[in-house]
Amino acid sequence: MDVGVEVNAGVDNSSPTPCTHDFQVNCSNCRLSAICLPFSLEATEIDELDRIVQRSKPLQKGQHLYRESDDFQSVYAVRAGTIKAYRTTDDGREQVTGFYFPGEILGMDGISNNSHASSAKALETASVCEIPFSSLEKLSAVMPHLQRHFFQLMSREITEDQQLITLLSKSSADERVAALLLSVSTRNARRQLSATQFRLSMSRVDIGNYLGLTVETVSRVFSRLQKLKVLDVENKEIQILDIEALRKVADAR
Amino acid sequence: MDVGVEVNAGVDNSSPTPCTHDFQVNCSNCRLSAICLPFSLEATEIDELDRIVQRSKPLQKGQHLYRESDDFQSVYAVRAGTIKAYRTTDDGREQVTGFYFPGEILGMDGISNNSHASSAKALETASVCEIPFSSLEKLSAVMPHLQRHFFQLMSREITEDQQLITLLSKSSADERVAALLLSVSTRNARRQLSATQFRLSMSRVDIGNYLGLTVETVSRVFSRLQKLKVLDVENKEIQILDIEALRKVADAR
DNA sequence: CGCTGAGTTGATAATGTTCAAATTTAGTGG
DNA sequence: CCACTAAATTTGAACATTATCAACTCAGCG
Repeated sequence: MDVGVEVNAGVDNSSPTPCTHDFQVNCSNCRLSAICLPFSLEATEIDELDRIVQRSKPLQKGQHLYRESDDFQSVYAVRAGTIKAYRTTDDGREQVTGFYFPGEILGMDGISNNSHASSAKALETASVCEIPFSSLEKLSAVMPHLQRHFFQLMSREITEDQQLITLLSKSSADERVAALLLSVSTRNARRQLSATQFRLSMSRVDIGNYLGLTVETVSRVFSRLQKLKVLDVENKEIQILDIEALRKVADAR
Repeated sequence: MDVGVEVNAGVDNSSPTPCTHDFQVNCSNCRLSAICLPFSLEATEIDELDRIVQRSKPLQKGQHLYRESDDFQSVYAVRAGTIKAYRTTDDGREQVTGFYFPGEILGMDGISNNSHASSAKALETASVCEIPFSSLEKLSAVMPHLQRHFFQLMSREITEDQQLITLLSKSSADERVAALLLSVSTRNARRQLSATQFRLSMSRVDIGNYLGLTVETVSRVFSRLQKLKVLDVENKEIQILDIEALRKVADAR
């Protein structure tokens, strides 16, 4: 019963999915459970977790899950599609703080102030599981595995932010783009998808706003890597032709 | 009974403190408790927390608290001095991920992998409280306030990393340096220290490695801000002459 | 089939890096 | 306390990378 899960993960997601309104999905039968919040929980625990998870209807492309400074109530697990988290700077520019794929959790930056520190918007039709934080807290207190795992998820968010910090601080445009592509590749593989061929759900502008580069620079890097036969780029469709070369580009110097 | 707390916070910390080995400090009488881990806990809860906290002898300047890939056992609260957290890139360069002042918690990036994702080193004589994570987890399960507060601390770490990401991605050298100075200023004020006059415990190289700039650029920014009468810079001793102007520099554009 | 927004490409400019050297500060041993 | 040395900081000049501005191309869509 994987209907509704990763509906948009394939190569062809140009048309909105029929949306079967299959909300029967639960954590036990979700094939993302191994990489999502239920990871490391036992069957009975998963059922308990399942009781607090809320599944709502899909988000349309461009729709917001929450906005900066909204009251914080829940964290979210992506079930299908891609969510972009971003902040808007004083002068109106956008800093993308992360792209979230199925099985990944977002919204944890809202805990500290009880208000979201970033906005979250669907880059394509997407569905998410909402996990009310107060329920999660209560459940964590009685489920050590869950508490541990959630601490780990937050910690991972920290280490990933630190990686991005390092990338922005020390790497050239080529290195940044290569690192992003490798990250997408790795995360695809975790979900049993191709590590070498995929469709980027984000625009070049989004990539630039994530990597601290202008669209033009991002575009030039793609062209360059294409010319070097490291990638085959056809609009958003990416094929990694030489992953070793891409790794070399990613940590040149 | 504040002996041993913030011993090095004053203007003159040129000679190592006598180190009275006063480890009698506990959370209840620590004047940092209002901004540190005990925040929001009740007296009896603070006593319980106190029982798991380990206080050891001070770190000398340059000494490591932990190193990247060390086994993760504990998080640490800074009691006195400054701790620099940093990662070393493949090519040997250093990315500073944070400076930690008294009352601040570090080491949370180690939770996700059970090994530290960064190294931590004392920038001056420093002392820390060690909080074994497994004890903290157990205590959190029975003290909702503590669990909540620790989630919030981790979340704050995330939002602060996101701010740094934005700074690195969107800001000029002047803006970055100004933002750092304002951050130091604010955090000093939180500890009842001067918001306008302080000694920077970190070197220009450290600042550069934090802000993604070379030493030369950092130095030039200091000179420029000095010439503009925004700062008075005398080596590590900084006086903010015009904090409004500094704020304008920090969010120019 | 033309329109619109996304993406690409080129030329020029700006910001910060790199390399080199001078200068100041901090530490060490007599 | 002073002389000496190493380390940190500052300053200058040339260079490199990426941003900016502008024009063009392409894909998708009514």
